[in-house]
Amino acid sequence: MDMRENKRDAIFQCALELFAEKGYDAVSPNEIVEKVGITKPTLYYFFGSKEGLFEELLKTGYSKLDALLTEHCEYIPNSENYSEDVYPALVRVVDVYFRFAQENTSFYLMVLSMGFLPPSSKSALMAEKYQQNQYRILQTMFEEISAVHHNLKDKEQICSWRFLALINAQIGFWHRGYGTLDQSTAESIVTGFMHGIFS
Amino acid sequence: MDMRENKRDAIFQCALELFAEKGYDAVSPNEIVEKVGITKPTLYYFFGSKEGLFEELLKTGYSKLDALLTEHCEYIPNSENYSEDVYPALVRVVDVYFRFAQENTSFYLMVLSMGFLPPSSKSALMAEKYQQNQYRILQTMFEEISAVHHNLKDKEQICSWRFLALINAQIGFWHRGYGTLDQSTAESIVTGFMHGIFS
DNA sequence: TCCGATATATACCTGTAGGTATATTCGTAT
DNA sequence: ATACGAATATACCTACAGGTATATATCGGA
Repeated sequence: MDMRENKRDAIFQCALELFAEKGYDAVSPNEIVEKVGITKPTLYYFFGSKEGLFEELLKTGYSKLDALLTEHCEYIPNSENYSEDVYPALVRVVDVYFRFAQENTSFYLMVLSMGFLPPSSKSALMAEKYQQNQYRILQTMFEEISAVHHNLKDKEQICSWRFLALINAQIGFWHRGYGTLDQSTAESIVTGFMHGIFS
Repeated sequence: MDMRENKRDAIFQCALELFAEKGYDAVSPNEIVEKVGITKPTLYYFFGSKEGLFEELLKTGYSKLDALLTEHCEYIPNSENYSEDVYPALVRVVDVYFRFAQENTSFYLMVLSMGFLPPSSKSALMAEKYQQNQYRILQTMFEEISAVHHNLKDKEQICSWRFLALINAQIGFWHRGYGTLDQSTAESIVTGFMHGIFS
């Protein structure tokens, strides 16, 4: 009935795959419309510009991820068992990322590729605010943790930074076919993060 | 006297800065020659193509880094003091990266930005073999370690992957103005890597 | 002093990125 | 049946990427 949403979604999906595979700069509108099987004015009718399309992709994907994170990144202190309360919280976070990366692979790979992009490249500039929000959410959780575990005091920022680096490293590793994104991997990352490689 | 090397080097340096700042795809030959203050045929006289120029940049930079790593990434078992022998080796590695990143900032930022680039983008393809060599060097070191510390057995690859992820995270952090690349940071990374965040 | 190699500029070319002006068709409300 | 807006196509545009054909300038050596 409503062809409109179909076409829009098709463009959305194809563009996402292309951006993830080759990077924003390397994909032309021509390429996208060819893959979808439409013509350029249709793309521009729905999204206004290549940039607009990209912005929509970012907004949609990140709002999904942010919602999941906000929902699951809550640290509930367990004062009776200090060594057990941080662990499950962190595992939950890793789980969220792993699941999200598996269910939205193209989007997450696109995001990963922008994480270390030169800061002044166009796509990096557009993605910046979303990425910062990611760190904010994690950092908030580490602040909740350090309120209880005082030896993390003043390390909240670097903790969130390194923690996400480890998560993303694993996702990259997985994508190259070297590892998995299952529960036990999530646990091993958190264990390593909390207690070191020899643990 | 020999104007030749001067011009060549000037092109080299300017291109490096531009690539680091905006990414390979986003920099045009026109932009480079304008920055150097020459004309296109000069660039093409020396480097043949944009790709050739990029390849030269990669080769030169990585061969420098590889030499440093190979030289410093040697693990010398200290059977008398097991808990002390890994630590200095890892710190030396972090030191190498930190120093290199500080002395060759443009190059290393360029490299970082390619680490998670979509695998089929042109620049990622060109950089791939060099990056793999990086991992090989680190992995070899972790294999030497695990020959002594058997609880690392079969974790050599993931160790090198995660270790480098942490190092690069710190370098990215530093570049955004949040942290330093000094000795004590290097030590804190290694301590965290070996014994966890609470250590 | 004139030659040949090295180095540099002028002016050009082809292809494609990113986008638009102008029809035309389709779906549905009347 | 028809009128109106939403959706789509044809054909076009401008700018610039990436590169080259050709001519000239420079310089050390015979």
